[in-house]
Amino acid sequence: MKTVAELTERFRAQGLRVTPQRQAIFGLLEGNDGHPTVEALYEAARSEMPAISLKTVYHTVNDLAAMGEVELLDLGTGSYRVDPNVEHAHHHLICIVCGRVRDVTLDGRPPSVPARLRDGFSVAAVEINFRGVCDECAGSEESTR
Amino acid sequence: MKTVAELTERFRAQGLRVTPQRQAIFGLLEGNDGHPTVEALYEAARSEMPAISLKTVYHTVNDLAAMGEVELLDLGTGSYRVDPNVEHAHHHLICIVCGRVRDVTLDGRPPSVPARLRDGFSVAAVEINFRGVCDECAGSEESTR
DNA sequence: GATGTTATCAACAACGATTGTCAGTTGCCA
DNA sequence: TGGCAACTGACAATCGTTGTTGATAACATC
Repeated sequence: MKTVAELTERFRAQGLRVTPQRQAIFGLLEGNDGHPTVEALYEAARSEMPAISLKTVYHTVNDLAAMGEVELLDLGTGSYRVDPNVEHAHHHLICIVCGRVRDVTLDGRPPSVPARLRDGFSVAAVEINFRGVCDECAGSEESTR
Repeated sequence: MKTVAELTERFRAQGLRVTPQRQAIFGLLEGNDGHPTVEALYEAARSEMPAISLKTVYHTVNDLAAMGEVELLDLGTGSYRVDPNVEHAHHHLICIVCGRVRDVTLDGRPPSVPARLRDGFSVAAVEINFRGVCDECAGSEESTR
C-alpha cells in the first residue's frame, strides 16, 4: 500500500480529484493490515468526518481497486473486504465464526493444475483460502459451552 | 452425490418430507458434474414442473447442504453454485469471463500454513481456486478482437 | 487570485440474490 | 383414515452494492 501522498499523486495523474473524504480513506488504509469491510471503513471514516456517505467509500475503494492499489476480496463472508497488501503474493486465513481475515505467505511454491486436467483453461491466479477458527473465537466458544 | 432413492431415505430419516418437488431436484443433481447456480437448477426444475417456486429450490438445496450431501459454493460469481461432489476432495477452476466452474484434483499434498504463522488459528478446510479463462471464452474473445 | 469546466458528493431509490412471512396444502406416521 | 407438522408458493423484506440526480467543490487556465 502506498502512502497518502503517493496515492494523492496517482489519483491526480489519472485525472481523478483528491478530496478530503478520499484522503481520509487513504489514511485509514495506509499501514492497515486488517482486512476491513467497506462498512467498517465507512464507520471509521465517519468518526473523523461525520458527513461522509457510504457511497463515497465504495466509490473510492473501487477506484483504488481499478488502479491496482488495493484488492477487493469476496471471501464468502457476505461483503467485500479491502486488502491493501498488493505488493506481496499472499493467501488468507478466514475465521468462519467472526469473519476476520489474516494474511499468510506460503513456504514452497504454489500448487498448479495438472496438465492433463487443464484442458485449454489458462490459469491467471491461484487463490488459497484456509478456513477455520481463530484463537479468539476458539476461546469464547470454549467458555460458552 | 447419493442416488434419488438414498436421498429420499435420508430425508425421511431426518424427519423431513419428500415431495415431488424435492425428488425432481434430487434427480437434477444426481450425476450432475456441472456446478449449476440455484437459478439454473430452478429453470431446469421448471421445465418438468412449471409450478415450482424458486423458494422451494433454495430451501431444498439448503437442506441438502445442511446434511452434507452437497456443498454451496460462493466463488465470487454473484450467486451460489451447487456442488454435488462431496465424496472426493477437490478444488475449482473458475472462468472469470463466463463464471463456469470445473473440478480439479491436485497431485501432491495440499499446502499448509507454516506453524510460525498459525498463531492459534485451527484450519478446518483448505480451498484452492484457480481463476482464469476457459477454452471456450478464450476462443470467443479471440474472435471478437 | 478569479473563473469555468467537470468530477465528486450525498440523498434517494433501484438492483439482484437470498430469505422471512403466512395461509393453504400435503406427506407421513400412528 | 386422521391429524399434525412440514412443505409449498405468492408476496414482500432484507442485505450489500450501484445507478441517478442536483448541488458542490477541486483543478487548470487565465
